[in-house]
Amino acid sequence: MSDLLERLRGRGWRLTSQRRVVAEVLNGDHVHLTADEVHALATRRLPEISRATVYNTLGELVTLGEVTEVSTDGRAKRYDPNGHRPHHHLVCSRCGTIRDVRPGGDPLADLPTAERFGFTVSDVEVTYRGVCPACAD
Amino acid sequence: MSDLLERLRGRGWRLTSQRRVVAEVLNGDHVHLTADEVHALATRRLPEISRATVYNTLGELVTLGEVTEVSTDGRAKRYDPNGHRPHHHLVCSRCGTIRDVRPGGDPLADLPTAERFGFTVSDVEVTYRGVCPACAD
DNA sequence: ATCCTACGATGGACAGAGTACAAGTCAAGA
DNA sequence: TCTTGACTTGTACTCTGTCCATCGTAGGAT
Ligand SMILES: [Mn+2]
Ligand SMILES: [Mn+2]
Ligand SMILES: [Zn+2]
Ligand SMILES: [Zn+2]
Repeated sequence: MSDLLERLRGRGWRLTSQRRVVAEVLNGDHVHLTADEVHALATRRLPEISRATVYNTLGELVTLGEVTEVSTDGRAKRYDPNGHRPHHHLVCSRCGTIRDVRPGGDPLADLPTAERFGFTVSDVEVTYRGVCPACAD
Repeated sequence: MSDLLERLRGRGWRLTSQRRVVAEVLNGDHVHLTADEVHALATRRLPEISRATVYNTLGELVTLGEVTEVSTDGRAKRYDPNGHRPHHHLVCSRCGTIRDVRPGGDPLADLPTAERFGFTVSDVEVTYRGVCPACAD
């Protein structure tokens, strides 16, 4: 977290109170907040922060590779502070809870050349779906 | 296609001209149209078809399992007529083209029990990203 | 062939998520 | 402290999708 802010400063980021608060809110494992959730949390620390700034800052963090966008449900995008630690997601089909997971083998290797249609494949994103313990009947 | 309409009738679907046209538009491989693209194509055959009906019909086809929703970019959902043939997707990061692919191994098996957090995992969705031949520098 | 009616279609209002932009503010270097 | 370009803000706007009252019709009943 302090790590994150250091890295950002190192990249020539102008450090404003708004950006600091957004970076602080996005902290922890299994964190996947929507932009409006980030805004709500940020508002507790800095009441006057605007929605536009939250969107701007999140967009910059994504561009810098510090945060990744996750869209598991076709609704609002979610922002994941573990951009630097590649992982996949396990989503509960009932309540929407998202957990970070790290599968065994490399899914990229599972795609045969014949199935690549001449693409230069560089990345793979895996979403597991199921029912979480709390939602089990 | 005629197949599809047969199956639908068998399920007690009321066959209207609007539904027929939507089902006809959604036909082929590597087809991943947005609702508004479906509407535009449907309008060529049936000029008075409404956007609401297209959304309704697509929703029903999804519920019936004949069509699957694909959201690769956090923008409009795309509708895939290959609902009955499970497959994954390869997306060009530049132009957005989507191809159907069938990887080797079973990605579900790659998720160790220890990484399942007590979930009953039932499905996995894989999206490969890369650059397509047409977009290569 | 005609009638009935429950189910489907319509369009317009509405809501949620995100972007654009002009004007005001401020971080940080000189 | 001053200056200035980068950042922030609020609002208007776009895009995607849903809701709902009303109208129309597919298809079974007669
Ligand atoms: Mn995550
Ligand atoms: Mn497909
Ligand atoms: Zn759950
Ligand atoms: Zn391309």
